[in-house]
Amino acid sequence: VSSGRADSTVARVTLHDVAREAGVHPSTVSRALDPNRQAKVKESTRRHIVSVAERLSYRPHMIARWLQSGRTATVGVIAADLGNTFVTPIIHGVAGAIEGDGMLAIIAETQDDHDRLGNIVDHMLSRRVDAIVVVAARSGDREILEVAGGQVPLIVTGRPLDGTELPHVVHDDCAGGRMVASHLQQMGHRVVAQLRGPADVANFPRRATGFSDGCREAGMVELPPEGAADVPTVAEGQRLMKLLLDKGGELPTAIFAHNDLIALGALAVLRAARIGVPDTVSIVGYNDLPLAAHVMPPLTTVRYPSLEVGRAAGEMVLAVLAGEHPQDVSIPPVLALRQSVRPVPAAG
Amino acid sequence: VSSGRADSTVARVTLHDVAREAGVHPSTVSRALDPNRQAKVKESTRRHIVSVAERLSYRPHMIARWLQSGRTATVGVIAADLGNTFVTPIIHGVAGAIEGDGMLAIIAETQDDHDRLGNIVDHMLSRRVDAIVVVAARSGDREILEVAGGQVPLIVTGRPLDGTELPHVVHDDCAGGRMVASHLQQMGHRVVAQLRGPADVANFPRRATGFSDGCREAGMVELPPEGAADVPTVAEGQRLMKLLLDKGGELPTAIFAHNDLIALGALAVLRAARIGVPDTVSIVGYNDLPLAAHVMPPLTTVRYPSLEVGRAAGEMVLAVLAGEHPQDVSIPPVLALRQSVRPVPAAG
DNA sequence: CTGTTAGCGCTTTCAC
DNA sequence: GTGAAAGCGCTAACAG
Repeated sequence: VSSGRADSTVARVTLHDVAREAGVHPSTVSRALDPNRQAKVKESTRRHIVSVAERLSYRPHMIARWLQSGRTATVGVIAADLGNTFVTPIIHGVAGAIEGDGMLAIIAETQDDHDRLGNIVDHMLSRRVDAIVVVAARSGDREILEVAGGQVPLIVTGRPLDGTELPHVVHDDCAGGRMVASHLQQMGHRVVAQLRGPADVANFPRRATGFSDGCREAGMVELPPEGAADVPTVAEGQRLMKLLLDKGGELPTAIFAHNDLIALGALAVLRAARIGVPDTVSIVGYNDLPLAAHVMPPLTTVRYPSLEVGRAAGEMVLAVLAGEHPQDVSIPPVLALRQSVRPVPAAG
Repeated sequence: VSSGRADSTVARVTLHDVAREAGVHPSTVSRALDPNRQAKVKESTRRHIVSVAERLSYRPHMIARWLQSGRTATVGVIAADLGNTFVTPIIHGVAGAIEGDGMLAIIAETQDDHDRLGNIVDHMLSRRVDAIVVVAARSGDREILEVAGGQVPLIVTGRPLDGTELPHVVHDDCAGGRMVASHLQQMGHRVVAQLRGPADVANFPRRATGFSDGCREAGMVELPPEGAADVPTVAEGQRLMKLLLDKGGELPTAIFAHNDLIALGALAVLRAARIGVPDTVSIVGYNDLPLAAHVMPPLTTVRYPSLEVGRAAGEMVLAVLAGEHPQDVSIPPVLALRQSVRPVPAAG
């Protein structure tokens, strides 16, 4: 006995052991135990083999199987940051979609580090994953991903990646922004503003564009932007809201914050300034974080359909593996109506 | 050309290709490329081989390597539910701790379903994971896990599992409850109550016990419990808080909610009843969800150190794999002081 | 229907 | 130092 791991080094039962014990040839056992080929074995011998296998508590050695078949029933999921609230449900969705086909997800984090991404992709290719799902890529990652995408099906999700043919499953941020604009118009708002998220995360500019387009079409006045958040956090939301307040001039009757954290920051600043929400100013967020329903006032926000995005990505993996060429998927937003927006009486 | 996957079926470069191209024997290439054995190869041939390998962009075939070595550099992480806020940071921690050793985590969800747990464990053993980390087990899972733990190092984390020798990495919920009691006592509270989480999740009874013990030792009066939440949610928190209010009688000056969601429910009920928090009643939560700092009033709560728990579990995996027999780890709680507790003037 | 014979791509003795 | 051979446990042709 060598190390502390000794007790887990019990000699494993192999196909040969089962074959010997059952008095048949190994390949017969192999056939009997494979759902796709057990029809080719006489029912009686099959049952005998199965019972022997069970008695010896035989477990197939996937690794050996993979070496032969080339497939690993494994999907590599590469996420920028597992701590990010919207990433987890995507993974959840992917895992759920592929497990029906007996596949498992292996997960790794880049921490938004370009070099780490390269290493992880290499590692996953070495492990011969059957496909890769990339959850939140940055534009600088494009080349690495395209090379990897040549080796193995690779699906981009969570954040759009411009200038590539790689298959995408994303959320339609543009439609989300538009939807907010149209809701505010219906509630009678005329003068509005945006609190923008960082421009280098592709989702935010799209929300901005969708919203601006929606405003223009609805004939609303959009106040010029006060820059954008460096990172999408409560603190940056506070900074942006203060900027808007300090500028003086006309105050919008409604504000579109590019995500819920920014909205929370704005809420805090407005509360401190004794400006009522939604009585004086209405606010709409984005993401529908779990907390959105529980702040005061409960936040009207656009639901980011992470779970559906993940599920669609998982299904796309299955489709590509089945030899299909699926089209890009864009999951539409849904507005979660709560109490941070109120109707404005027609102007007089 | 056959299917849509045709382009990903480019013939892979093998060790033999590199050997042929470099004019040496495959085993020499194998040695030259293995950090542990490259000393046994003449420096000049080694460099030559490396350059050829790079030129052909050779990638080692891990699967084949594993078949030989028996190790897969893979840790299986089994979580009850990825959607659960406290699970993700644990996984995050595990993944971070093991990746330094070149290992990757493969992740699967049981959805708190006992049968699924069995399947997943089987699947992971078949994949020959080097170790398993179970994130939130239920007491009924004990047997399955002990059997699995006989095959491969298995570490229990997130929730304690009673009656087993399996190595644990958990959070000290008992100390957490005690810490809340002691804080309330220092703030001058004398009459307190608990809003309990479900008893079948081992964490909650421990919080309850710790708190009760703390109260007794501090000479505080703890009101008898009004049952417990069926599930730890906002809605159940509301139900429990209403029960406490409707009972009439003496109102506690401080309440310990077994988690932040329950606390939120209580907060909502108290607000509706126009009972000021913290002016009339103080509240303490548990978990320190991201939202805790942003509700009104910002919630004083016990931080559940998920990330540290995960990291410790990952390190324990490494230790066990290195042949050590590490001791169970218990990560202590930290109180996040905010504004939902206020000092009570000495009784008159 | 079942047995035989080759490997999958790599590491690992053992010779030279 | 390097080459030769023998597998790791399994699946996949091909015979019978």
